[in-house]
Order: sequence, then C-alpha cells, then structure tokens
Amino acid sequence: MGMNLDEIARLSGVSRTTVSRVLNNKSEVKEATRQRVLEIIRQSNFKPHAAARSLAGGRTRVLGVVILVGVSELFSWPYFSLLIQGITAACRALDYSVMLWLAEPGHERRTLAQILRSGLIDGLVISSMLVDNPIVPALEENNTPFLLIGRHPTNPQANYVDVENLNGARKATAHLLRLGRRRVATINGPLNIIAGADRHEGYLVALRDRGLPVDSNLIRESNFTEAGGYHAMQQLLPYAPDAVFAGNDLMALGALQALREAGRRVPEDLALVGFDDVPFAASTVPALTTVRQPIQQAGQLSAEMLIDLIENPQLAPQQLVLPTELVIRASCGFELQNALPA
Amino acid sequence: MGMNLDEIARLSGVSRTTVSRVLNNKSEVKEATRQRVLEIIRQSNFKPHAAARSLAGGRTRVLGVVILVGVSELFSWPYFSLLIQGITAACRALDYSVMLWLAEPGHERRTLAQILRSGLIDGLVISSMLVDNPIVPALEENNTPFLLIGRHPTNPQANYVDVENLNGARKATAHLLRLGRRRVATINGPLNIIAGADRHEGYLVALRDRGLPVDSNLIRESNFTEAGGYHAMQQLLPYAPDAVFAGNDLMALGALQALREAGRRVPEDLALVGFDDVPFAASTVPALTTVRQPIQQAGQLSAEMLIDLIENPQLAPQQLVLPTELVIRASCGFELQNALPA
DNA sequence: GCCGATACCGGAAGCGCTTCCGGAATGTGC
DNA sequence: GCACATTCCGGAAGCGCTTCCGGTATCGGC
Repeated sequence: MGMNLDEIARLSGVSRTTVSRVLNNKSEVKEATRQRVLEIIRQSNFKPHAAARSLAGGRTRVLGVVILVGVSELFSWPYFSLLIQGITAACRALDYSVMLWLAEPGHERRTLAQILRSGLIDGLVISSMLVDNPIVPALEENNTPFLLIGRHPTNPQANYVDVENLNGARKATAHLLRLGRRRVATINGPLNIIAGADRHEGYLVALRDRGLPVDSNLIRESNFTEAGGYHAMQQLLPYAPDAVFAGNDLMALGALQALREAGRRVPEDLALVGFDDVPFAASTVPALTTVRQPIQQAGQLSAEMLIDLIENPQLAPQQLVLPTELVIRASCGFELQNALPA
Repeated sequence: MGMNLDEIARLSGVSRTTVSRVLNNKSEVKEATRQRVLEIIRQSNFKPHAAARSLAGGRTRVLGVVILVGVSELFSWPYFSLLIQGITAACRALDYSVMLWLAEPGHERRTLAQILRSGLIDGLVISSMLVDNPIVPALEENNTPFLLIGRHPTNPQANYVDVENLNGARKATAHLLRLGRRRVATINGPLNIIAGADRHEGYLVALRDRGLPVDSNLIRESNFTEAGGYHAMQQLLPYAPDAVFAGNDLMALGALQALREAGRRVPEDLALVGFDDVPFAASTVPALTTVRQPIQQAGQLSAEMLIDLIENPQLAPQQLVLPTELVIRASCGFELQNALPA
C-alpha cells in the first residue's frame, strides 16, 4: 500500500535518487545495482505515482485526444473507433496513457484552453477535419506539441497524418471511367471538411486525366450522411448519370436506397463506388466497391510520431500521408463495350 | 505562464490557502473575498495544475474507462462510440476528465494492476460483459471505486448499469409469436457473454410465456458477427423456421444475406428481428425490426453514478437497468391469419 | 465592557517524485 | 604510490497544490 520510492530504496539498500534513476533508465547506475533495484520493484509490484512524477518531472506521459463531435458524427463509424484503437495500441506499447475529450461544437476553443492549461497532457492528437478548424491557431500559440489527423490546409509547419483522399477518389473515379462509364456523377461531402474537398478534387482530377468535361449537373454537395446521399441521388437521377462516386460509404448506401426505389439496377444501369470501406460495405446488395483507408494505422502512427515529437522537441515538423486502396466489389460492374483503354 | 496559486494570491491580496479554498468551494471564505479571488482567476485565465492538485489532495478528478478489445469488437459498433460519448458528456459537465484503456485479451489483469497502482484515476468504468470477467475479482481487492457496464452475474455488491437485455429479447420474440409465427428460431451470441446469455434467456421466457415448447434444432449459438449469423442461418434452414430472433443486428444482417442466397423472402417466408438498432438497421432490405438499447444514456448515467460513488464513499452499491424498446420495421412482417391474441 | 463562540484567514508541512550538485569509490597511466 | 578522470551514488531542494492547525477579527449576550 504505502509503497513509494523511499520504501523501494530502503528495501534495496540504495537511495531514493538511485531508484528514480533506475525507473527512468538513466545511465549512471551500476548494472548490478540496477538489477537489484529492478528485482525489488518487481517483487513489490511497485508503480511510481503518476501525479508526483509529473509534478516533479514536468512530464505526464499522457497523450490527449480531442475529437470534434459534430464533425465526427458526420464521418461516423468506424472512423472514430479505429482511430482510437490505433492510438491506444501505440500508447500501450510506449507506456503512455490516453485522455479523451469530445469537444462540443462551438466550445472547442474553451475546451482546448482548459486542456492545455491543466497540465494533464504532454501532447495532443486532434481529429482536425474542418478547413477552418478554429482550434489550430490556439494551439500554435501554445508550446504543447500537437498533431492533426487529417492534413492542415495551409500551415506547412503543422504535424499531421492523413490518408490519400484525393488519390483514392481519383482512383475510384478513374476505375469507373476505365470501365466505360461516360456520365460519372459525384455525391461529395461538405467542401469545408478537408477530406470532403480532397475527395471532390480527386474526382475532378480523374475527369481531367481523361480529358473529359466537368458537368455541374452531375455534382452534388451533400453531408456524409445516408439521408444526404439518398436525397442527392434523387436530384441526380433526372440528369441520367451512368455512374456515381460517393464521398463515403454512408452516402453510397443512401444513394443505393434511392436507386432501388427508382427501379434502377446497380451496376447494370448505374455503377456505384463509395469511400471508407466500412464493415457493411461488403454486405450491401450489390456489395459496394469502395476505397479503403488505413484508419487504425493512421491512429497508431499519429501517436508514435507525436510521442517522438514530445521526446525530441528539436524535430522538424512531421507530415505523413498514408495510401488508400480501391476495393473492387460488385457495385461498379464490369467493363462495358465502350470501355476506355486502361 | 508562470501562473500559480501564489501568484493569484499575491494579485488578490490573500494567502495561497485562501485561493485554494476558493478553488475547492470551501465554505470558510467571506463572499466578498471569494468574488475578488474568482475575478482575478478569471482575468488571468488560471487553471490549477492537475498533477500538483492530485498529489496534494489525493484525488485526480479523472475517470478511467477500460474496454476489453476482444469482446468490444464482437459487440461492435456503435456500442463503443456511443458509450464513450455518454461518459465524456457526463464528465465534461462535472469537470472530470476521461482516460481510456483498451485492454488486450489475456493481459487484462496486468493492465488493470498498472492502472490502479499508477494513481492516475479516482474511479473506473469497465465494459464488463464476460460472465467470468477476470478483472472483477482483482478490482474487488482494491479500494478504487468501479462500476460495470453490464450487470455482474453473481456479485450483488458490484455497481453496474445495464440495459434490459432479457426483457428486450422477450419482447422481440413475443412480437413474432403474437404475429402468428410458430417456428421461431434464434441465433444468439456467445453464452459466456452476459448480454448474450440474457438475450437468449429472454427468447426462452417468451416461448414459455405462450406455453410453447423449446426446439433445440431452432437454437444456434453464434458469435455476434455477421459471418456468424450467416452460417447459423444456413444451419437453421433445414429445420424450416418461420421466424428468427437474432441476438444482435450484425448477425441479423448475416442471416438476411443467407436467406437472400437461399431464395427465401423476408418477411413473407421468414420474419426476422435483431437487437441493438444500429444505424444501418433502418437501411437493410427489408428494414430490420430490432430492439433499441439506450447506450449513450447508459454511458452518461454510469459516469454520473461513479462520480457520485467517488465523492460519497459511504454510498450503498448502485445498480441500474435501463429499458429497451422494440422498434418495429418491415422485417418482422404483419399479422398472419393464425395470429395469437395479443 | 468583557467573554466565549464563530467566521475567516495564513503559516507551514508534506504529497512522491526528479534533478542539481557535490562527494566517494573505482579505474588508469605513469 | 600518486594525480587525474570517470563512474556511481546520496543529500537536499523544490515542483504546485491541499490541509492541518492555530491565530486574529467580528459579533451576540449579559
């Protein structure tokens, strides 16, 4: 119970200072002494008191994770869970702990200020996403290391981990074009969300790659929800698209529903591609072709990079963009007669 | 920057002790003094240092949340996200913070021991679930307050918040019987998960309520996954069920897939009911009748109850069971000719 | 106008740890 | 055997806060 450094020191016949050195892997301890102390620590099941440690050392070994709820709900499952899983896995391996805040929309700045001034954490992972994320400027004034999930649109100094949204969307759209689809529409997420904008840009680039014109009738900005996809698809129908690239799987699901109600066959009448590869994507009818993004890996790498930045403050800004992968299932159909060369 | 109690004390012309008293809402401060100090605190944007506070006060104002990953993956979305949302919402309101651990299967005990001895938290919310959850005995030896999400199967002293699994399953099965289904099968989750066992029991009770026999051919123990539901449904088909109660929506989705492949119509040939009301339940074809459980509310109440227990250690064990609600959609069909009286 | 009770406040100890600094032990080269 | 560098270790200060304890003002009752 009353286990502390002094007790361990007494039991192993050294001073508290030496025990502290052993705990922190300092080099100025003879190997024999180190082993002896470690043995006592193991036997007594001792774990140093976190609060005392951080008060004295100025470091908490805790990573904060901030998620803007309003936005994360849009992004929906399984983004949030997988991200957290990746982050906690990395932290577990590196002996860090994780604190979690879900910031209410409109209160982000105040929440953040509280977090930073409480001294609870050594660094912050933020699920950014909004183009004009209000909390990034606040962070930049502070000297707590932080890292964004999702690239920062303007600041090249910001640390971030992102996935290839643009390229993934480009690959998805290109695949539809390659199969011979001519009137490829898109239902994208809000353009004030970076991933939404990037995926939309990927769609445009794919058209441009083929030298095809952009038809604004075939473009609908929606909101990443199923209902949004449903309505957007209904609006698109009069313009006779023969394919749709949806900015996420949820909107694709909504589109599928609208198509079913309108009596259009997928993929015969209209090919459909989503984005995310959420677990139910393989179970829709027809199974959804989509773009898989390595969310869990992104979470894990985020935590590892941030901890690296915490422990080596002299490091240059880190930016990492992870690849996405086109997962081809039934909903995009097969090559039409007028397929383009690959 | 170098803001601390002494500085605030100096600025407001009182002692550090008084400032501390103001921060902790003690009564021995004159109202005028309190206001003056509070004003200075507000002006200087001061937040007391968490580590120092917990070192001196022995309390951290942090709640730990432990989730056993192996199990949580089975339960899948959106259980985890909603639970966390509820917990963080309550903590935000009560000025607590949240630490999160995902325990690897097989390492739960060690993880838990580390958490408890680190002194990082004042209380622990645990997404229990396994009938023989290995970490509960370890907790009972410790004097850190804890609360289980999901009832404890044996210990009446344990604090928990649960949802009406048994009654929800009973209502779902009863609904199928009321509509005139005679051969109601079930695909349940693993019986070593409490919710799985409770839901199965609810199915049995519903049959008993009607005085109907239990046919073991119509019972399949599965694993809460879509693939599991798919296989279980295939095994059930030879026994010609006219309805299936699935222990969760994911298994219902798998069953739906198997039925589609076998050319059975839902609900005409076979009525189907799930459990959870996950977001895609409304989007399956046909839309899934299911049992809705108030997960977010459970999370919120858990945190509130646990904080109450932390701050009032003399409190008796708290147990709370939240109601579930049958959400009727298309997959259970309508009354058959031979419907039973309600 | 005095006394005791009560409300309010400050001094100081101490929570369990890290780290600076200086001292002892040990090793090295001559 | 000596001077010196190197390795290893302990004493003590102090991180920012809470809380015990005792002291001073204030007040009501006689």
